[in-house]
Amino acid sequence: MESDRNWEQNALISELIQGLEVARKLKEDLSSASSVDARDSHSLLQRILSSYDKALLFLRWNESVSMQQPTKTSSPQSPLSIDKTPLREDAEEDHQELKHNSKKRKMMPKWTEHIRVKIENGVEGPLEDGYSWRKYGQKDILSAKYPRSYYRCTFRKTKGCFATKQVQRSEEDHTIFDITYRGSHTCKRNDAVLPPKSPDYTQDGSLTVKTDNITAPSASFGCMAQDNYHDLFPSLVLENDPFFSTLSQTSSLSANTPESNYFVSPTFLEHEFDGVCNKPCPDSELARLVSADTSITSSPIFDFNFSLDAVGIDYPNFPFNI
DNA sequence: GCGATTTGACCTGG
DNA sequence: CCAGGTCAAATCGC
Repeated sequence: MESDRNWEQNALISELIQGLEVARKLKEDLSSASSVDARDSHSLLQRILSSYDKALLFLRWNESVSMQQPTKTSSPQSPLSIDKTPLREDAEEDHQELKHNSKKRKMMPKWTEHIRVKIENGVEGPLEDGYSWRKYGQKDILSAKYPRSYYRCTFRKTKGCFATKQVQRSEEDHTIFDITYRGSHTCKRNDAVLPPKSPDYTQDGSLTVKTDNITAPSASFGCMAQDNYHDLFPSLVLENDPFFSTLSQTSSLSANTPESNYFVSPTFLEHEFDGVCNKPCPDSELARLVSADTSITSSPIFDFNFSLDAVGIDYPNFPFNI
């Protein structure tokens, strides 16, 4: 489907843009006379690598999918497409689809986030990322102390959104959750509830980003509200980005699962926001590492010995034809 | 009544 | 055969 390709391309582009933005920020930091915090630089580098990792994931995913498709004469069903067949056949098709699911699953872009939540009032905050997830399973994992929970997008059926995630509490530090995302959202995040505060919202509900030396909306795309984002890049959507989605976290989880009954503390939100928005991340006890899963692609090592100025990419005008 | 969660059963890949 | 992933009936909560 065309929209699938658009989505994949948009996701890819947004990751590349984010990487570029963060690289620029890093460059500014490095060239500024003020002392450069090594941790800041490290976190920026981490994010750059993460963005490019994810971009590569999307590219390789597209590659493998497109290599599979030409054999069929009838238009092949995209894993992201919405099934519009009548109910009875629905079940039939679902069953058929099930048989292919495992292979599709393998090809789905997949990345893992390690999220540390803060303990506050004896309650820990979690895992809301702005999307609406529905838990469909929980499993004790042999080598793991804590069970793994399986979530899929609430709009799987209504909007054909096949995003899923797995949530597992870290053994070493129970305040850390490993979240593995699979696939990405084809639904709109408008469906989710935006947090009331932090970061700043303007009256029309758009997001204002304050950074030290970059003014919105040219700050990292990870920080941009969807509205602003669309103003600049009407064709781009950042729905798939867990970084971005963190900004629109709702404040509670609903289930009785071991990792639920938690809430996002304001502190957590702020720190998360700082981390995303190129602000110097305070010596937070809150850290997030995002890494592309190496089961699909090996993590590339980039040589940053190039000048961004030399590259001279003006991204709004950058020819994004891939 | 409806949607979400729980949980045992089932399926699949290694 | 086993572990991980998913399904789906039962249950819960609003």
